[in-house]
Amino acid sequence: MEALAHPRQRRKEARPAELTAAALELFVEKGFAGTRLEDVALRAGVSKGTLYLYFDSKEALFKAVIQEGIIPVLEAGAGMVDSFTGSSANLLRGVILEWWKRIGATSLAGVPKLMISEAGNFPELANYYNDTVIIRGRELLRRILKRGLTSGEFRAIDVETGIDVIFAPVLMMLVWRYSLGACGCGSHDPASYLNTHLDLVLNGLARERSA
Amino acid sequence: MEALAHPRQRRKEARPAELTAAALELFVEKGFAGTRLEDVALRAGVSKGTLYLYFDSKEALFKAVIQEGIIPVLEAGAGMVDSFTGSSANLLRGVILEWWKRIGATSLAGVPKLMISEAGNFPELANYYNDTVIIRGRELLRRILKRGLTSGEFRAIDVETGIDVIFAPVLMMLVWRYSLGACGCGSHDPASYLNTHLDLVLNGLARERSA
Amino acid sequence: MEALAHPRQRRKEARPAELTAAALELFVEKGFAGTRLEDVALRAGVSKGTLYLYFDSKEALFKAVIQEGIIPVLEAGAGMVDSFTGSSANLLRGVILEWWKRIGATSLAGVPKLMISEAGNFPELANYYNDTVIIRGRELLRRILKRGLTSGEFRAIDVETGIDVIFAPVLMMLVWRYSLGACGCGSHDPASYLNTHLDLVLNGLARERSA
Amino acid sequence: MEALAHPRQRRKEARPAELTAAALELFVEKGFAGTRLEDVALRAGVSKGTLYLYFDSKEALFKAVIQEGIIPVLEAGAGMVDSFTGSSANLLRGVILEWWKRIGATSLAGVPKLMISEAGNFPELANYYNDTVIIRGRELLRRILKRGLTSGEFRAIDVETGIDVIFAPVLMMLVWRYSLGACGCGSHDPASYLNTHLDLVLNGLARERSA
DNA sequence: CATGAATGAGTGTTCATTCAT
DNA sequence: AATGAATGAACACTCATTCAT
Repeated sequence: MEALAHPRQRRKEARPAELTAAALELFVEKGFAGTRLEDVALRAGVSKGTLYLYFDSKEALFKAVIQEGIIPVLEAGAGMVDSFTGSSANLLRGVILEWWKRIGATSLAGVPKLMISEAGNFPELANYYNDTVIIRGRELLRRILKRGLTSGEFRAIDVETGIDVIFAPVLMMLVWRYSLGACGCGSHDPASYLNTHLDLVLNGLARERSA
Repeated sequence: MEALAHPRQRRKEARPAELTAAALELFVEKGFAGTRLEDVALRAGVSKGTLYLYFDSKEALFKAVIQEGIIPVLEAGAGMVDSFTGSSANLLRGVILEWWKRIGATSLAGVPKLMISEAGNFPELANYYNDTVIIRGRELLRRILKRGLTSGEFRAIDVETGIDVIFAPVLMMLVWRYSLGACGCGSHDPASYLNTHLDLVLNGLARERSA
Repeated sequence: MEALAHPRQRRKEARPAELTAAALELFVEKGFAGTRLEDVALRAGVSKGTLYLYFDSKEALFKAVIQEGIIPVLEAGAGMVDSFTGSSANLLRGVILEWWKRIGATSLAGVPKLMISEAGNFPELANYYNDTVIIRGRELLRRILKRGLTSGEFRAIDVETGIDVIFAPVLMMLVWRYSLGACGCGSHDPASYLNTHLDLVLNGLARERSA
Repeated sequence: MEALAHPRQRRKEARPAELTAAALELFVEKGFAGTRLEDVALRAGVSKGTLYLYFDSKEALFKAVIQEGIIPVLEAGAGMVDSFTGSSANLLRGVILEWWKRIGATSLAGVPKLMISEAGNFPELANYYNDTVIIRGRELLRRILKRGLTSGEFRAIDVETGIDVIFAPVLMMLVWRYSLGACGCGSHDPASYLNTHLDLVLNGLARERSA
């Protein structure tokens, strides 16, 4: 229709996303310094020069990859905590599973491992990521834990360290998938893994033994 | 005595370790491709050429860094499991705290983060690391979990996924320290973090509520 | 009339001249290799592709710039020499001032500096320029000097070197204007400069002291 | 002797000068943008990478070429004016011929043409060149002209424009040699050219007809 | 053993040129 | 005729590796 009438135009709008998608894959796999722009271009089906029509430099491309991978992250989650009426255990379970559906099971899954691997080379970007993603994510979990503590549903634990302890296995699943997990080293079915994690954590948190 | 008698000799024998130590720091910080051998040499206080007296290539240096980082902690752990007579909860706690003392709190702490970041570029080395470290580490935890299950101390959980879920927060603490944690993004005191983790996990595992 | 009736047509015919004018400015300022065709197009208010509708290549554009800059000033000068009836001093003064009016004070002034800067990269074009402009310009001055020598108005000097010595300051004024003069380095008012030059040269040439 | 004992050392000290010499030739011939660093290296008999052991960038090399070409310029001249006891005409002749011997007839001869061609691309360097070379050179000629005016040897002329008018032919000879003169277009024997120039100028300046 | 000057293959980046629209 | 997205050859610059000293 409209789109087919202007394939060149449609292409031009889609290009940046195609390029960052290709770049994300290669950055995750080989690291920033180990990725050749020619390979990024090749994977996106364009020539090396075309990259520079959309990104000023390799570094600009990297930043775009991270920032584009961040925006959708922010939309998820916060609303859920506000409106949830069930138990805090179910809220925690829901938020983690939602995060999995929106991040872990999508093409954005590689972003956290990428940011972790390259933080040392891009400290300002790491700070931006921290401010934009990490602090807000921690705040989400903090509210959930405090909700459960206030209601008496959860045992008394240290909230601040608890936040990171609880999220670590979820994050590690992604990190693993794109590192040793991609090298034939054993990794698990995400559903079972998350199941076990939630089972352990929710039992660990619960004041009363759950069913 | 011997050492003081032949300081030149001692230096010569210590060189490879000084070089891999310098290399480890930089590889962890900047990644393999992002690290310049000149910087490694500089940090070790030798010239660029000297590196090649001890390592055939940058890749050989990387492999040495990883392999040197695989020390026989696992043997110590295995012995502990064999001989331990207390509760499985205390065994798990002991093994994790021991790992922390022998790896997490030493200069070897960067190795797991490095292997995770570079696995994609060194698949054979990743496999070697998997066989030497990961599989054996998992076996250690597997024995502990099965011990607790057999004795009835632990609730029925899926052992295989449980192993990784339980170890993930410990690993993530290291990964974090050398990535975003090094960029001014908030990270925790290891002791408190491990405390919370063990508190949650052991409560999550326990059939009976612990004290 | 014709022009106003077909503005599109007029534009089309004016394009090449607009393009070479823009190109001349940039070539003079940045040199041939240092000039980007995109900037030429931008300055002429067209797109990069449009350049190629009028010129086959960057080199063709350069040649057009030079050739277009070679206007029939020399014919006018030659006619002046043929028909002049006053003193040879006044003829020399008249020819140089005419050259100034027709070249030095117009948009063509950059051409000599450009040809001088790029002769090494375009030897055939330099030869063409030599044949078309330099040799004929020298011939003009040669005739004037010989006229003054024959009539006894000028002292005996070496004609061949005298030609170039006499024209050098005029040429240098242009060269300077488009190089260091454009960088805030001091340069003179052309009229005073030419005045001093003619004063010196004509006094230097004159057998008798002039008034 | 010493030198032959440390050929590597001697080479290292000589390298920068060898490189700037090669670069000067090519910059003069092809311009800054048109010169490939590989060709500079080739002409100096080294590899591309070696250039970067001595100069940070192409631009740094360019600046070194100009600045190295400046230092010897400054040494010449000034002392001569202070101590000269003969006529101002002979002083002017002496200074110009000295300039020729020290610059025009040496490997530095290409520097002025280079600076003229590239001033537009390196405005700060042009300003430095102006401050360091041009202003001081003009001051030299200014003192000579004023000396002749004060003594009554020279006719009244405008000193400021006279300075540049008088030096223009000398400068143009160099410029010409490295542009059209190098393309088979006619150029003159420097000695004859300078002779004619001095003959014309000194006669143009003299109040009394010289012998 | 140790050095660091030298190398050259490799990669990021630019830009003249093409061509589908 | 005019556009500007796309191309790819060319070049500046880096850095692992070598080797004469």
